[in-house]
Amino acid sequence: MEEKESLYEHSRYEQKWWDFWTKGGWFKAKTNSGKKNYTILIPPPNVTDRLHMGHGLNNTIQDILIRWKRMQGYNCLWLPGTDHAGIATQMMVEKALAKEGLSRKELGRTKFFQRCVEWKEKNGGIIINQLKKLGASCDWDREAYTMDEHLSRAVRRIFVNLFNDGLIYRGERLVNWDPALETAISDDEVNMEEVKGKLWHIRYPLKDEEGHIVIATTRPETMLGDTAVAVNPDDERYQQLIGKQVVIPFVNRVVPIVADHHVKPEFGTGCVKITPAHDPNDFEIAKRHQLPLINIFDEKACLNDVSPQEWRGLDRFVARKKILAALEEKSLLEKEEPYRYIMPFSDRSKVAIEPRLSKQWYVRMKELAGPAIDDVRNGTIRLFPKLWDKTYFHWMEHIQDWCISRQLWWGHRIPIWYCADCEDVTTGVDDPKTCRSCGGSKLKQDEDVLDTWFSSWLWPLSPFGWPEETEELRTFFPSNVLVTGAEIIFLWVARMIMVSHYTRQQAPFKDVYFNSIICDKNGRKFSKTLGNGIDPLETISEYGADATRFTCVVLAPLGGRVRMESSDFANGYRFVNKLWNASRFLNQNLGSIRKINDFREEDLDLPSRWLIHQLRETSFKINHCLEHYWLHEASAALYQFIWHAFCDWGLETAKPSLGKEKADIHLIASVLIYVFEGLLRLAAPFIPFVSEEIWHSLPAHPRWERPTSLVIAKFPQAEEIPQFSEDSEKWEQVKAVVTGVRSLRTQAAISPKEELDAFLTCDDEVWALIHPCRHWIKQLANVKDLQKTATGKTPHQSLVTTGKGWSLHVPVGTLLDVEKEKQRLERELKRIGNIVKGLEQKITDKNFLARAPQDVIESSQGQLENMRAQAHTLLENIKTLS
RNA sequence: GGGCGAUUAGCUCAGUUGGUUAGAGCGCUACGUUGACAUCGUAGAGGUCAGAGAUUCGAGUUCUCUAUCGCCCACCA
Repeated sequence: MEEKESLYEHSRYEQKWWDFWTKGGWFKAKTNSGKKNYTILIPPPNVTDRLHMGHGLNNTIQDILIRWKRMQGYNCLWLPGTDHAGIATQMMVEKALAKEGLSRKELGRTKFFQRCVEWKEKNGGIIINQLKKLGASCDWDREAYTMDEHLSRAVRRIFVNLFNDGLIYRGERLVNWDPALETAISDDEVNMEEVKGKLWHIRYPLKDEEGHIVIATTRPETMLGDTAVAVNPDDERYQQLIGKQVVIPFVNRVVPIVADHHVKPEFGTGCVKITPAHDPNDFEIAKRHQLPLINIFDEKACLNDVSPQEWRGLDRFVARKKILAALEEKSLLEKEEPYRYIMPFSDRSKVAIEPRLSKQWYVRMKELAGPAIDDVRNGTIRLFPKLWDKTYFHWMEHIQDWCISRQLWWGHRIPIWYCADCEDVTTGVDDPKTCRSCGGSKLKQDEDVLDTWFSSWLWPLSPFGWPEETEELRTFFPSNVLVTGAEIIFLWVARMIMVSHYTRQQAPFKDVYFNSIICDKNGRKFSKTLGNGIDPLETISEYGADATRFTCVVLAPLGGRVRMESSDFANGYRFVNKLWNASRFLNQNLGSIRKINDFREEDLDLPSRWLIHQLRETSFKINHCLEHYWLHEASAALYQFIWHAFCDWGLETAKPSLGKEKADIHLIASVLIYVFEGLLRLAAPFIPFVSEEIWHSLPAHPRWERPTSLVIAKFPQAEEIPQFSEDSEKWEQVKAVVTGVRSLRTQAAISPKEELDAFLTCDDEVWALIHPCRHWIKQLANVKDLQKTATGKTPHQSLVTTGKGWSLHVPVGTLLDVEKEKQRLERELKRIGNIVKGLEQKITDKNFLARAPQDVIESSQGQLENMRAQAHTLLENIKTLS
């Protein structure tokens, strides 16, 4: 047998087992398996993405769930794929072009698109291979891409369907314009951030009379597009001005003073400049007062020819400075004051959004929202954690139409053709040749592309061949669980639900699990600019994929916010290493046993029964936790069992039976191998590489069927594992004796090497339990012998500890510091005394006796007896000391 | 402005239908290494569960209020 190092070297094993799994084809899902299906769709990362810790956690969770279900015998599909990521990819390619001294516009649309395709071929989807390093057990043969031919066709199909149903329309309104990317973006891609700005008070001269009106604004440059000044109709200060006119400086436009309730008299000067083309509020006011709209910016948010000659082409922020200076010069700037306010920024380019009037395509969402709301309300779809329900409902009930057109070149082109001969537009899954109204053939396709989410929302459908009614669709739709970040609940999750209902009258998944957001030590989100992220590829290479996975899951409870630092990963590594060394121990001691025989349950000793029972309990707990998506609890149970049950007690109690030619070695081997195989199976979804490596070095046990790989071994179910509740309790008693002696050693500063005498005071029943276990107690607590002694005949000058129905004396002779020991016992007596007092109060309370359930009363009584006995013993011992 | 959440050991956090003496990991202290593991073992110290009130036989857990801190949504120049 190969002698393995005491350190687990992940780099030696991870590739080996990945290849083994891939070759075995165990991650492949079948359409006619005859088994129950379990499906997860990966939230497709952008082709531009590199694996970060958020992906790490998200995909580890999915992998644990899918591996767990696979081991339970389900036909599992974890569908991988990537998203073409319109804006992100276009930005990437433009950056690359810039290095060559080229621009998108110089290159032209067709060539630029081609460059994007090439970029994707060459650099895209790196993350896919990174996911494999993490151990992601996707069905990699099914990898999908939102720009694949049939997925693109699905995008066309859904557009046409919605259009024909009147759910897509073209509208002209103010949109969130990103001047850096020169495109409209949806409300959901806008971040509101507080900025430190200024509030400028500007004088607008009145027409036809002396004087001026003072308006307050944060954006003086937009005055060039002002078409009114508004005051509150109830504001007494300005009554006489309503209906009069002012002259906008620089452009000398004469505009009216209107009255509108939107204006808050207490804010600023109580007068607002109205720039309908560049402010959503002003836009609304303009509609109410039939004011004209004047656009003063081009697509880059630079001043257009509305402005005076010398300012044309200036960036909006440069223009602001110029205009302020000019106002100052004309004595029209009354004052400026510091002011904090909320401003919209583009999520992608991070530049300030410029509201812009433009024609865009929209999807009517209200019609789609209804069934999607019902799904969550009636539990067809369950959100984990549930607290997202309210947020979901609120958004869905106030849903706004979705602006789906983007002024980009990379993406699915909008399938709309304008007719040169008539007003109508034509759409089609295939490019139309003629206008649907007039039959004219002079058709021109819309220049814009669709929002990336307009293809992502089809993710539950399009990879399976929708709109064709394929076998895949029948098998894998709807999926079981969606694991994703809550930040895209509206961008993606809600929309998938809506479109699935629209197309198939069915929810796309049953459960939605929102994983935690990963932050740095200070609670800040990981970000490139801050450079505070932890690279999972680095932790994989340093600590291994298993340690990385395990650490993520242990740290991240459902849907919270997890603070992470690099050192956390060492903990996961220690755990993996612990398991590794346990396996080495078994190999070293049991390696010579060729065949493991089954054990007969009646032959098992107490610690064996306890250990098997622990395996049973742990299996139950892990299955139960996973059902509820409490992955961190499941991983904690696994950790607890492997480290503190199997290693600390299981192996330690087994040691005397091992190594030598003991008669019972075959029995104990059978128990250890049985339990170890069970725990490897429990561990497999969490730490698949190391468990697979260990598993192959483990001899077979008759109680476990051995398939070719651990990934398809049956996941332990509690019912299939022997149950020893009572014996397990008994062993806990024995453990308490051992722990008691050890504790005394520390408190009295007695070396573990010093062999001690031990006397137990207890009744015959307890003695009958403890006595047969004395050899373990001797070994684990290093005592010479364990003797029974009667109450009152306890040895002098001894340390004492108490348990349920027993007290244990350890004579230490002159080593005893009487005063110190007395103090310790008195402290302990006080503590126990308080508990006794509390329990006595409780147990004599009429209300308690009348209203508490019987089992609670009984357990309280039992507890009280126990505590009284302990108090009694302590008192006795204090007496002996004095 | 509205909604949601958090506040438990020095640190990071569990605590899932209210019920034994509130847990874990890390850190800290003491002791311990000639064959599983020092990336280890054994034990120890450390908490009035943010504060106030209410419901209850019983509250870390339910309710109300307060304080502090987060997050999401929202058109206030």
